[in-house]
Amino acid sequence: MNISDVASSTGLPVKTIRYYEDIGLIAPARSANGYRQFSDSDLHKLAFIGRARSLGFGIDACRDLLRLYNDQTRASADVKKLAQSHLGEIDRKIAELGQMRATLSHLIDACAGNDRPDCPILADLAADHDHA
Amino acid sequence: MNISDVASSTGLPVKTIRYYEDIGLIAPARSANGYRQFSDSDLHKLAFIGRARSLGFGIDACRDLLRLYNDQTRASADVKKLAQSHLGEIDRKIAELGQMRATLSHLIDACAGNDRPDCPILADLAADHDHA
DNA sequence: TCTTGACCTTCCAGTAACTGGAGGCCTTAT
DNA sequence: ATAAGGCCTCCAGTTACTGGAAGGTCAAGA
Repeated sequence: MNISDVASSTGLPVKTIRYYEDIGLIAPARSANGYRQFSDSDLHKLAFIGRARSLGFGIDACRDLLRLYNDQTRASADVKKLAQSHLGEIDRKIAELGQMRATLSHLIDACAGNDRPDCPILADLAADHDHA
Repeated sequence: MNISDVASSTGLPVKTIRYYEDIGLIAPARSANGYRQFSDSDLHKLAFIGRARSLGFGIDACRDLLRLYNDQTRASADVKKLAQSHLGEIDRKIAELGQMRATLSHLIDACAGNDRPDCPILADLAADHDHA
């Protein structure tokens, strides 16, 4: 299987697949002409990584997840711990974005959005929010 | 005012302030010894940028906001448009994270988290999620 | 006066995870 | 034979900083 076939069947861009090889996530064979030859196992690995990435796991976490997946003696507790830690990160980000959203949408509501210059959004940015 | 004073009064790291000068957001004067000398106007600008950044605006948006702030003939509509576009981005991110959160927390709930190897989280990652 | 420590400076490299593009083989069809 | 399209590698750029090295400056104390 050539790289573009793998790309279309995993949904990952060709460039990304090459990148994953670069950083050692996969190690596809090469045929005589230098083209990468992907096995079913490579394909499966890439799909696994793609799914993990789509859940927001970082590359290092993907590495850990792959390792756990291939380790028949793993404890599900280890996987769960990893996932919980990631969930915590997600919750932190959601909270931060939610805070931004609240403030911003408040300011937007207060802004007339006409051709006059006075604007509560700029006023807020310019106001003293005291870091001292 | 030297850089560390500005840092403590804006809450921005010294490194970040230097970086903001590098990319042309500010242009503090220099004294004879080469030290940056920050005016009240520099300070105010940095506080403005810091606040905008804390609301999630990117550097380029900060540039635009500063420009609008300094333009007495601005229309508040332009500011509002910028803010709304940013709010849209935030909403997109929140939605994406919320989706991740839902899937992930579902999988975590289903995982025993004991010393046995079977794990619904890994099973999901390995399952066919079909991109073809 | 000397020294010590806290400032300040610049420049270089690294972070996360790709993405775009240049330059150049390889293959397949016409 | 040639043209299109797929493949290759390598380099640079993205975002917004952050860490560290090497070295100049300044104020206070012995």
